[in-house]
Amino acid sequence: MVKPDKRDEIVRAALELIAENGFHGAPMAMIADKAGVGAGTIYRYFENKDVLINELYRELEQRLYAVLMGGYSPEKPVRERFIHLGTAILRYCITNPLDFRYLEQFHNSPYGVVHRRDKISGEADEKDIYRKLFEEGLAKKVIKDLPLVVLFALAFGPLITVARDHILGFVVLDEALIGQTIAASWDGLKR
Amino acid sequence: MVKPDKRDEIVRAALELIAENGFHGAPMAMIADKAGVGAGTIYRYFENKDVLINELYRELEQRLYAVLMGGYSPEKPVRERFIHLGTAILRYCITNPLDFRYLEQFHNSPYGVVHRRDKISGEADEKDIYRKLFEEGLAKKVIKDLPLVVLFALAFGPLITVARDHILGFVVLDEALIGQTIAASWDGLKR
DNA sequence: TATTACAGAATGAACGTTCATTCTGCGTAA
DNA sequence: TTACGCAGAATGAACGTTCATTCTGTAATA
Repeated sequence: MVKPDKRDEIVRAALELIAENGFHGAPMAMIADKAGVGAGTIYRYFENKDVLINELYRELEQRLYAVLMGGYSPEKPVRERFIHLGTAILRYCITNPLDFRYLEQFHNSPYGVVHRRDKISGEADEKDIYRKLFEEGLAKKVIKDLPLVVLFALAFGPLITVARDHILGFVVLDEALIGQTIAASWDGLKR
Repeated sequence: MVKPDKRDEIVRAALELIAENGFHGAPMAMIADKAGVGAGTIYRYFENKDVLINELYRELEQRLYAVLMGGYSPEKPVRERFIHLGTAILRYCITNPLDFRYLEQFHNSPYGVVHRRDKISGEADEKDIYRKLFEEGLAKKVIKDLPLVVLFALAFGPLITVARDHILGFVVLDEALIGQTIAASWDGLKR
């Protein structure tokens, strides 16, 4: 009954507008316009704006996870796996700038803080490959003996920053530079 | 006639509300309330909300700069100066969480992007100690031969991330951990 | 008295959401 | 085959709220 392509159009429009203008620069009326539907139609698919925002986040998270797992081999050395994941994540961010910008908006907002708190306090599920990788690195004494949260900061801090700078046009990340950046962030991590 | 302490109260209230709730969680009426002045009074001191936001940013930037320069000795080795600046910045962020949160809000908003673009395209002024430090490190071949923007990402990415996590309560940064974190981010930077 | 500072009410624009109505396509009856 | 009836999808004007900003009257100052 419900045509899924309308839902898709709404999600796509929301992604584009929110990524470019932030949550408050993307009124429902504008999202509806860009999606080519009436304002009320959105509410047939999403209970309210919050639900739309959270559902879109979950879709992006899944897409990113799928990309990360492509060609990932759990039996390889920790360093090699880190390089693989870092490269994948950085490449994904710069070839999908809208996704990246959306994820950033989300993380830098009350939505993201709540989401993160839930995640940290919970058990490591199957999808938490970074956490598992770092724990293994700690056990094998190949990375520094620091709290997980600090290791995350050392690993992701530079990647996120550099991805943002690329998208904003402050630097051009080619394959060589991507490799050097990830190698450098590994230097910060390794024991 | 114009009492400066009213201006100060407005600025203080704005800092607190914006740091805690974001720009959109800090209506002018609420700022006025918290400052103990009438809503209209704010407009005697600031032309509009944008001006208030930008002026507050500049004040914080200056305070931070003053802190960074305390005990800074340009003749010491690059590594030592980096550690000094990193420690100062991290300590400042976690002892002034409101300032830090405000600066983050600002940077992750259109205000920040504009500000940054202006800064990067401009000449390095006296206040750009990080830029000067990295350029010297490059010349002396003690840090990796990467674009300045990437070096910034390697240095600040982890610090900002870890400061945020501390303030949100995801980790407790004591002096030892601060030192280890900065040493680790230097490992990412050094050649 | 004249001028300035101020508080808070007033204003209008913008927003998320609702809802009475219209549209669409399919099942049924003739 | 055509005409009709109907369920539910879609619509967008309208509503109530919230916000930044302006206006107005009053108190303080000179």
